[in-house]
Amino acid sequence: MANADMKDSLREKGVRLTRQRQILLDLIDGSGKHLDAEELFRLAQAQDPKLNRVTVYRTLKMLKHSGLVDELDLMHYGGDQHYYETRLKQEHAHIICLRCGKVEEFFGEPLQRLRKQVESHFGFEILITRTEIGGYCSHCQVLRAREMEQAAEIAETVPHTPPPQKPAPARKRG
Amino acid sequence: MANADMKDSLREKGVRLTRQRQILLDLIDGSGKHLDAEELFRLAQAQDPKLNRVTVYRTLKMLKHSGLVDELDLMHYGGDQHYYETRLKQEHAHIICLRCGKVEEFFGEPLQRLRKQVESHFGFEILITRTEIGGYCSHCQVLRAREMEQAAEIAETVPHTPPPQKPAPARKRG
DNA sequence: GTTAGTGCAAACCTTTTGCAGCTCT
DNA sequence: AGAGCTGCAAAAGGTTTGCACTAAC
Repeated sequence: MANADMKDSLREKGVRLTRQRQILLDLIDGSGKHLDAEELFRLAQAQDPKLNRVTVYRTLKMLKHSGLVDELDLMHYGGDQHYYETRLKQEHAHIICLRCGKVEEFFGEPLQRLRKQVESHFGFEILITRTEIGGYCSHCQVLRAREMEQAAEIAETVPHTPPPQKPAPARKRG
Repeated sequence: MANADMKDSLREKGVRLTRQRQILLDLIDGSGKHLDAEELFRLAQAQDPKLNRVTVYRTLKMLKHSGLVDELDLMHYGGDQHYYETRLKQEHAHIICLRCGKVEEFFGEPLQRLRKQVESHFGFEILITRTEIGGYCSHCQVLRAREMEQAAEIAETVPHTPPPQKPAPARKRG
């Protein structure tokens, strides 16, 4: 189990490994995707219905400050909440499709290069980095082109019709 | 006046250049720093006391969707709000000192390199990029070292004293 | 004159806090 | 046993929305 590292690290710091934290750690580490607090809460509650949302937030904050998880925004595609991932992987950029929401990860030398240059250039001690890139994935580029064509056709036929809205992202607020 | 570009761009899109928007555009473009909605609102209100906070948010959203401004988080150093800057400058990374809050900008080839690699690697069409780096600036590295020494001394003299808190960042919420 | 944009109030979502009680170590 | 952690309720911060009115084009 990969998050044994996390648990050891926490124990060393004298942080108590409560039942709730074990559940949350397992979920953060185990789920293949980037979870936000609410989703993490829902998943955790499935295992322990009494587990409170506040505990999720407190645990995430603690993990963030311990340097065990990174906080992402994913270009706010899904709303203003934050997403979390363990720091086990090598540094990487997140590539977010603003049409379908798919997230890719990019590991490549420009990132290390950037890091080194910033360190030497400013004498800066880097603790966290976050690189997020928003745009259209190859799949959605095609679909968008089609949408644009259709919009043009409609505009020819029925003048003064507003252009089609982009599909509403999965946010609860709007 | 640099934001003439912005104004032209908006006019072309058929966006109305209201008095409020002119004030906000001038501020976003003119102020040397990264403003958040609240600060922008305060500055704007100084020029027009009736200008409403909601208008600030609506204008920022409009500018963001028009691709005229970029939205930053600056690693949430100052809180969970967003910061804004015009897109006039070349693409750059933001380097945020997590101790003093100073923000540096880094323009360098790794950024273009990253962009190209992501485009070719994923066939991705990039619309926005955001690179933020958090850590300690050269100045604060020294200060932190001193703080750590002092903390160690205190720990020797008065055991079980908690280590000194990092100076509270300028957030209103906490 | 239209229609987009504004102000106001009220809502909304996400996150934090205070405090009493519980539970890891 | 006792500090650290949790749950609950309530609040806060930041942002959005509905609607009637106003002003840019």
